[in-house]
Amino acid sequence: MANDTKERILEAALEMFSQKGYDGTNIRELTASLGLVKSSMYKHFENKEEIWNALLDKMIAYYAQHFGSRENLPPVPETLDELVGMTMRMVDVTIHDEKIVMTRKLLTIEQFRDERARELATKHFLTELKEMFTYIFEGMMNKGLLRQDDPEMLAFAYTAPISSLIHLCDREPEKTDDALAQIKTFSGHFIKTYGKNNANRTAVPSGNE
Amino acid sequence: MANDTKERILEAALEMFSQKGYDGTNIRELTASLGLVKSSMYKHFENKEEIWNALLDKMIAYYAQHFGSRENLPPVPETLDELVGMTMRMVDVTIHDEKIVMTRKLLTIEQFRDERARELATKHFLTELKEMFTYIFEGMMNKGLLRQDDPEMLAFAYTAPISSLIHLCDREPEKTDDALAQIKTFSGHFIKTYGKNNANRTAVPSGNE
DNA sequence: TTGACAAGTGACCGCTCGTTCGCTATAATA
DNA sequence: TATTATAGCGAACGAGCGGTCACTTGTCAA
Repeated sequence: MANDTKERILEAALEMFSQKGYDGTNIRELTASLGLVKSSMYKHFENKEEIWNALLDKMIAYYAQHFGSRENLPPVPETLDELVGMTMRMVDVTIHDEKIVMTRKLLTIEQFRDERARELATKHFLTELKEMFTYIFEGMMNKGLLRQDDPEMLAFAYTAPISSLIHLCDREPEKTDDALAQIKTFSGHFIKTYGKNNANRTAVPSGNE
Repeated sequence: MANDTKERILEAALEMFSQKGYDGTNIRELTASLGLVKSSMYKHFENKEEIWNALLDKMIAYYAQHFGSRENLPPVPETLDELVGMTMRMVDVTIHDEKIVMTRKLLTIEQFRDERARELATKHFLTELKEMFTYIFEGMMNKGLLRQDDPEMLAFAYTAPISSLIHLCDREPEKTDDALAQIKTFSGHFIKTYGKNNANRTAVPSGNE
């Protein structure tokens, strides 16, 4: 009950900031969406900017927890088709989880105004996915699923187009279905280009390593 | 002399809007950067929003002129290395032309607030480059430079990673050199993957079609 | 029961915003 | 030369902003 309101203010701030931007958001409207009056906000935050900073702190902590350690990396796919499936599942989450969507929008529109937002934007939009798939592709090459190549280059070539379609979904949600189909097609094209065993992808059912 | 000031206001608006956003920009500061006082602005525009609309009109007209017709498409490269060279030249312009950079930033930060900005953003960040390279790759396949494949898929796979690095340069200009090197490496990797005549790329000096 | 504290309220403050308006200087037009 | 339109100026306006403060209410410990 104590810092529950504080948390709700942060949630409302994420929503409004991601839609109207920091400058376009006013505190009266923000607190009104929680059934409060603007002066109540100052019981929980010193001022508007402190909301912004707390929001960024939370985002940084969240991503340190989810992407910081190598422990919670996804399992390396056993087949090429499994790579497509895993990709689609990850994209589905990232597109439909509202908080993740709002975070992405927020970083997009505030990246030129705030330095920490800028850093986070690069991590999100570029580095993290790439590093993750660098690890995955390394594993898949060791398993003989992908042809030998620079795994980081492949990860970049794989994740950047997918990222661009995720951004498209943020911008024009009505194109989400189309974008998802494109991602699937692209992923399929990717494994046709870089995968081994093109002839019988779902073959070699079990047994050996 | 008459509408010269009007034009200068639009230039200053592009600069300030792209840095601070529409809401973060105030007219006093904008006009002061031109040595004017804020009330003078109203001799040229009805209000702040009309500046924004005029700016978007200009951008739409510019892109209709530069990308609308098929006439001013670049020539299809004659060799694979030429593709890399052409790419680097295009990227160089798009990264160092300040007006283009500011336009991209503006569309990035205002895409969720204004519908026309949203449409333009998709055109810029996704559609236009892809269509251009679809045409180029079609031509290169016909010339036997690229292996037969879906040219649109290849164009997407080629331009999306490059776009993502262009966005990186907008966000963190100090990484420009690094990004340019990455683009060159990526482009080289691309022609190694999809190009024919891998053994002697610069060979077949002349003569045949 | 009392005291202390946290949380919410509403009135208010100063400031900045976008915008208006009457004025002046300039330069082209008649 | 007289007239008129243009462009810039500076003072002023109302509205809305972020922020402050004295006050009330509810909760819980002493």
